[in-house]
This record gives sequence, structure tokens and C-alpha cells, in this order.
Amino acid sequence: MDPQPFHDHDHHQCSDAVMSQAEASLAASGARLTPVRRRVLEILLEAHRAMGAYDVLQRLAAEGYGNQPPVAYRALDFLVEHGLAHRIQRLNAFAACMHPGEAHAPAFLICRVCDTVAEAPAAPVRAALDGAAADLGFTVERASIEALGLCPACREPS
Amino acid sequence: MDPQPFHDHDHHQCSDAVMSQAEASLAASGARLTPVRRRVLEILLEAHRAMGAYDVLQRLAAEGYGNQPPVAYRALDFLVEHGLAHRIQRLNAFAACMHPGEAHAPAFLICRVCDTVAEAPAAPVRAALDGAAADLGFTVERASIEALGLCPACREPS
DNA sequence: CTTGACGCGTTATGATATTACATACATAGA
DNA sequence: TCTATGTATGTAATATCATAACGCGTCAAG
Repeated sequence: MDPQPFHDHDHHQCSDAVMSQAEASLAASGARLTPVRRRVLEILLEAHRAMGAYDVLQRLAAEGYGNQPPVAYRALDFLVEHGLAHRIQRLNAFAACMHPGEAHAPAFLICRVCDTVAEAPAAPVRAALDGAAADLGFTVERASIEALGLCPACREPS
Repeated sequence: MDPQPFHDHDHHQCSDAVMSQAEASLAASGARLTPVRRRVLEILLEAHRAMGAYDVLQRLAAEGYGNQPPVAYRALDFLVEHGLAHRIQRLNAFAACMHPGEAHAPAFLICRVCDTVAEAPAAPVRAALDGAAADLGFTVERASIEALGLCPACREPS
């Protein structure tokens, strides 16, 4: 079963699973998961949320790491480059990838009430986009697909 | 024929058409196209590009309008609210809407070489996205769909 | 002719992100 | 082991993007 933010799940297990996948994925590519990078990923994994770079930085600083923006941005950029995190343009923020290692071009579903961010399988969306672009002669290389709305939990009056 | 950035077109006519549509659209809603707002729209229309708020501001300032950020942001926000311009999240920038008045939820195609921004019809894309979201119980309210890639002109070695 | 809504101008500040350079650390080769 | 090399981290300074808060001018309704 996939990590799935919108429903009850054992979050500890969910995070651990992602961390393991992340480690495996990195080992395969020869990149190093240094303490700062690992810690940043853990911080992102604490919630199914997007966090701003400065929020992450504050956490790092409190734990004795550097307290200047590049410390956070470098780790975040590393995670994004290696597919362990995503940048959410709409929020100027970052979220842990819930499916590291798998090739995927996700769409992000952002709940405007609880700020939860989920990844939806976007292959069909991407196909539609590629088609629309092709009609205009445009070749899509990278796409950001981000939706703002209501997650199941916030939709129903609990 | 639609305004279509990626192909040769009479740009003067293209801009004029959009301005007329914009005026009509605003008149219908009772909102006012003041000099600053009009000028900002004209500036955005000069190129099929996204411009940063500060770029617009510089232009305004050079023409004797205010030279502080809120002057630009207010006009830009107004245009966006009234469907005359779009914010391109990926670029932290704004582009004139090429189909004002028409209800549309566009996808943006951004050429990474010439920076041209075009709007593609996104109804099928949006449908696919709604579907993927619905599978997770998520209700999409607003979506940003932005693609980075190569426009037809930049794709072919001229 | 007042009043109230709106648009514009300005100051100040906040939030996000990068450049540039210095220091430390790991590791492979001599 | 020693040292050279690349990579990671730390820090200062600055660039870029965005908003809050306030005051003034204009214009139309009452």
C-alpha cells in the first residue's frame, strides 16, 4: 500500500518506508545522504506538508546546524535533484517525495484548509498536457501541475 | 483566428484585439480600467512573455507613474482578478491573458529558450486532473498547470 | 457641499532566494 | 601515511519578490 496522506495511516511506518526507499535510491546513484540532508528529509517527512526553506532552516539552526539560508536551500535542492523532495511552486515551499525511486511526474493536491500536500498519479494528466502542447507545436520537457482544493477530511464536516 | 504567440502574427492587431476584449469584459463587470491598469496591460501585451512585477514597475516609473512596488502589484492583481492577466507561478511573473472574457482554465507553455508564454486549452488536462484527484477523494478548486519546454520556433534550428 | 468608496503614492518591512568566498571533511592516489 | 582533489558545510552580504499601513486626491451619490 502506498503512502497516502489523506487517510489514516501509521505515519511512523510511512516515514520509515520513505526514508528507506530514499537511502536505497541514493545508494544506487552514488550520492551521499549527509547528516544535514538526512535531517532535512526527516523534517519534511514529519508532516505531509510543504515547508518553506526558512522553516526548515529554523529547525536546522535549533539543532546546531548552520543558520544561513544556503544551508537549507542546498539540502533542499539536493533532495529535489535526486527526486526525494518536490518544490511546490504555488507555495514557495518543499515537500518530501512519497515515492522516491519510482519515476513519476506527479501532480500535487494541496488542501487549502489543512495544507496537506499529496501526490497524485499524473500520467494521464501529463498525457493530456503533452497532447495540448503538441497541437501548438510545443514540446513539454517539465511540467508543474498543482491543484488547490479540499482534501477528503476537510471536505466532510467531521 | 486566435491570438497565437508561437506563429507569425500581426502583433499590433493581436494586442488591439485583446485590449478591446478586455475593455468589453471590464465594462460588463463595472470595473474601471484606469490609466495605470491600462498601461500595465499594454506593457504585458507588448511581448508574449511573462514580466516580473519589478520590470513592470520600472516601465511605469519611467513614464511618470509611482515607482513603489505596490503600484505595480495592485494593477497586476487587479488584472489577474478580472481575468485579464495570469500569474505564472514558475516564473514569479505575470502575462497578459490572450482570451479575456472567455471562461478558461489555461495551461501555460513556457519556452525555455525565448521565454515566450502561450496559453493552451486545458479542458482535457483539467478533466484528467479532476479525475486523478477524485480517485483520492480530493476536490480541485483551482489548478496551475505550467509546462516548460521548447516552442516550435526554438525547436527547429532556424 | 459633504461624505464615502476607491485608486494612487509613499514608507517601511517582510519573505524568499542567490552569490561569493572561506573552511572542513572524505577519500583516492602517491 | 601524506597530500591532493572534489565535495559538503558555514557565513556574510545582497538580490529578488511581495505586502502592510497610512495619507491624499478624485469623483459620484446623497
